Amino acid sequence: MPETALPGRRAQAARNDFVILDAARQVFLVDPKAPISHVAERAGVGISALYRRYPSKEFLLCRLCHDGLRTYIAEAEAADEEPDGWTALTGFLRRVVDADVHSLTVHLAGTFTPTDEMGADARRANELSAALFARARGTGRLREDAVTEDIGMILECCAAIRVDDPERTTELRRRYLAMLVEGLEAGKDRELPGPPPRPGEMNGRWRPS
Amino acid sequence: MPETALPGRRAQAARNDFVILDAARQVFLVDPKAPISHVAERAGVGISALYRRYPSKEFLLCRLCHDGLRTYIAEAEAADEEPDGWTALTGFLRRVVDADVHSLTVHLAGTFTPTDEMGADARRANELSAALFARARGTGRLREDAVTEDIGMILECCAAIRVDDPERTTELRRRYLAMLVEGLEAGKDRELPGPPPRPGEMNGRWRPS
DNA sequence: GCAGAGCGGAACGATCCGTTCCAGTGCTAA
DNA sequence: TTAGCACTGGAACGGATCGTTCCGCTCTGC
Repeated sequence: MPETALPGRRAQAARNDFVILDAARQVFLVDPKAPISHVAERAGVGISALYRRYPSKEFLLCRLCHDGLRTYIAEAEAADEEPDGWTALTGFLRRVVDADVHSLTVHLAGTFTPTDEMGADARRANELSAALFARARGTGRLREDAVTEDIGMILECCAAIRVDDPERTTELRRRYLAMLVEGLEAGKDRELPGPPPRPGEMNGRWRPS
Repeated sequence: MPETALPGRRAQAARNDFVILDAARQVFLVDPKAPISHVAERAGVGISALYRRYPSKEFLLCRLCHDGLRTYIAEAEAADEEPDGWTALTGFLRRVVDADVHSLTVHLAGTFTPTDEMGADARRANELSAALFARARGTGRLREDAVTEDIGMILECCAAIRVDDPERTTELRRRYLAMLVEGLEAGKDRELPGPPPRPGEMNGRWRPS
């Protein structure tokens, strides 16, 4: 390992713990079906180092996905502190988009069988989203025909934006999130076309693939 | 073949011409990396019927992609007839989204080496988009900080929406297209965050993968 | 100096997928 | 009627990919 000042195998191991998880996140964000060897390469690590930590690819994917879900929840809880309901919602959206959490939780789903804990967390995430949405509605700044499920769809739209440079990706996503949020805001009296998304409509992925 | 009233092998072949192309479009729209056997199954046809028409998977993909590009151009030309520049642009966007052309042209790119004719058509598509955008700008209904490249990005966002039912997919896409278009419209004096997309920025895919 | 934790990466076996091949089927023309 | 042929379904093949295992090595802590 061409690393700096390794005070021991333990330290290397501890570093790898982080490096591997981080590499996995980056790799699977770009391509959810990437081979596990790409993760090892990106981490600058052998495959053994990976299998020493996770018994299988599925476990790694599950871990990643669950982590993403937890960040989502954390951001939603943080948004609850924000006094204004509208900025709570829009700030939440922006932070979730910035954290690139949507791809991790949604696009990785179906590639493994979720644990019970994940199911519970997913439910909690939904509740928090709904609460956030309800608060925003209370401010009157939300258009009448918007629904809670729009949150997931908007995140989906933003996640679709991706260019090679990660920073640029974030910038561009913010741009289109801003457009979408303007469309979410009350103002013009036009109605959105078609029936709004229904609760489980985007969740076809959660069945075993 | 369990088909109705086949007046000959010729007729079956002619029917298959269409059926195969249609199946291919449906299959590759959902999963650009789908195996060719899925196309045959979806078409209710053997693999031979496929290889009789296209010398390889790459040719089929290329054909599909080019077809998509041509519809894009056709819609852009049709939009030119529309007298009002703003409805020309928004109508164009809606029809392209409805036709589900974006995934075909963009997400399939990179899976084959493009022909010269495709390159020319791609350039023409860009010119038409730019013209359409310029006309919309002329009406003053477009926000100041919008750029031509927003068109592609917006289409990308919409293409990300996909549920099992195709009709529902169209409905939902129209919903978020409507939101995005509201964000594209002049009105509130807020500026969009970050630098706008640059011309070739989203085209990393067009290099051989 | 030794036991073993941790590692890199080759090797293995399973699966997948593009393509080829061949036997069968029903027109069509003589 | 029948020979020839255009067309087909799907089995078979060969190469590639990828998850996982395994082995030999290094370095640490004692």
